[in-house]
Amino acid sequence: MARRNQHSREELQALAVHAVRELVAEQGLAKLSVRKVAERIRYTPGMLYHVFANLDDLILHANAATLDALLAEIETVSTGSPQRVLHHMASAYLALAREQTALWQMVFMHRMQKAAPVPDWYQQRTASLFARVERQMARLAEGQSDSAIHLAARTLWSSVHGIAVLAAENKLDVAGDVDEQAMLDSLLENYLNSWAG
Amino acid sequence: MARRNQHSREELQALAVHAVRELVAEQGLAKLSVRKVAERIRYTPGMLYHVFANLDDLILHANAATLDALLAEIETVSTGSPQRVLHHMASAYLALAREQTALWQMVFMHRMQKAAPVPDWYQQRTASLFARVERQMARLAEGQSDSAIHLAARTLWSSVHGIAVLAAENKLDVAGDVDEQAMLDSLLENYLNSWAG
DNA sequence: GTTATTTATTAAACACCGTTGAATAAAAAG
DNA sequence: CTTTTTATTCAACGGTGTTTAATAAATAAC
Repeated sequence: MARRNQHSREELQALAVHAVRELVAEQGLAKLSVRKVAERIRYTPGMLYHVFANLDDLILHANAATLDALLAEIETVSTGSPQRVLHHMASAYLALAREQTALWQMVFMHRMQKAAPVPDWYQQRTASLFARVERQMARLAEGQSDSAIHLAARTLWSSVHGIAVLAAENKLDVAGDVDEQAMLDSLLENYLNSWAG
Repeated sequence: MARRNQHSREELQALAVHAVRELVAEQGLAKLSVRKVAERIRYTPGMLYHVFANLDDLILHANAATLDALLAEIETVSTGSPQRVLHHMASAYLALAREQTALWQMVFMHRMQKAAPVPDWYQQRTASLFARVERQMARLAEGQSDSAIHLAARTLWSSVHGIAVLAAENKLDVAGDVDEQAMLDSLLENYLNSWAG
């Protein structure tokens, strides 16, 4: 059996990305494999290498879809005080980590094998997320230098990320005696208040 | 060849743990394998399964050694203002992430495969690290409730962790246009000042 | 001091993995 | 109708973690 030609390159790509996200949501990143993806879309593993460079490339495409969903959610609130907008962004980030833990881990914790540079179409998405943080920090700043704003934005978002990491891990283990949302509130309240003066 | 009996169970354990830490420091966690560890200590892979339950168990033992080094470094400063002690702890945490990136990642980012509960002898070490943070936060608090102290300690340390994550990843990629130490300073300065009132 | 028993160690297998290249068969082109 | 292109598969390679039975050396028994 060869050359069925029932799916275009783009359809196949979308099919595979969808299968990856399903499999990871169902069984976790650790159990993902090229062979399972191929089986689910009813093709052979070799086929996937005509559409993607390798497994990491496929994962990168799947991650782009997750990032797009996050960015879309973040864009729903862009009015109001900087504190309010930042709080909404951070909450969306945390919600993803808590509710879609496996997909979140694939985006933010999976390390690529090959030292290939992250492609532009991917880097633009992460840059876009970060630019939004910086924009709100700039609104909050009172005559602070660009580099000070850059530093504060990066500090704040790394901290939010740290809280999300904890939330994702507690979701995998059983624990859960911490309220990550309260931690977010504490971080934003105290850090922003002090920084904005 | 069988039964050479030249190493006791404990010696073999130490030998393997040492080999794991060497291999990871040299080649990174991704390239670690049971077979490579066995080769380095001049035994067969099967032997390791008489001394450890599986690879994750071996990694857990190697991580304990890394945590012990971190705890020892952290204990060198316990006098002075809470700010000063916390700053030293956070800097030691960050320094490990920057200077021993692969070993740090194995401790804080490697996810275990089997859902086996983390053993007591390991959990005690992480709890010990965290108890020290809480102790300093308590010194800083002015009549705040235990739960408020608990929350603030967890918030602060998650944030420090987030900065360390960033530092570790920037070390692997080439970038490095952020000064993580400055981020730490910013976090501690602003968060603690606001929280302590 | 020889024999029997225990056990540390190995060798070999199993079932998986990502990836590659040659073979194949169907579609498209001539 | 024949030739060329190409989508797809098949089979292999070298790797992985892990388990099991065989082996040979150390120990125990007599």
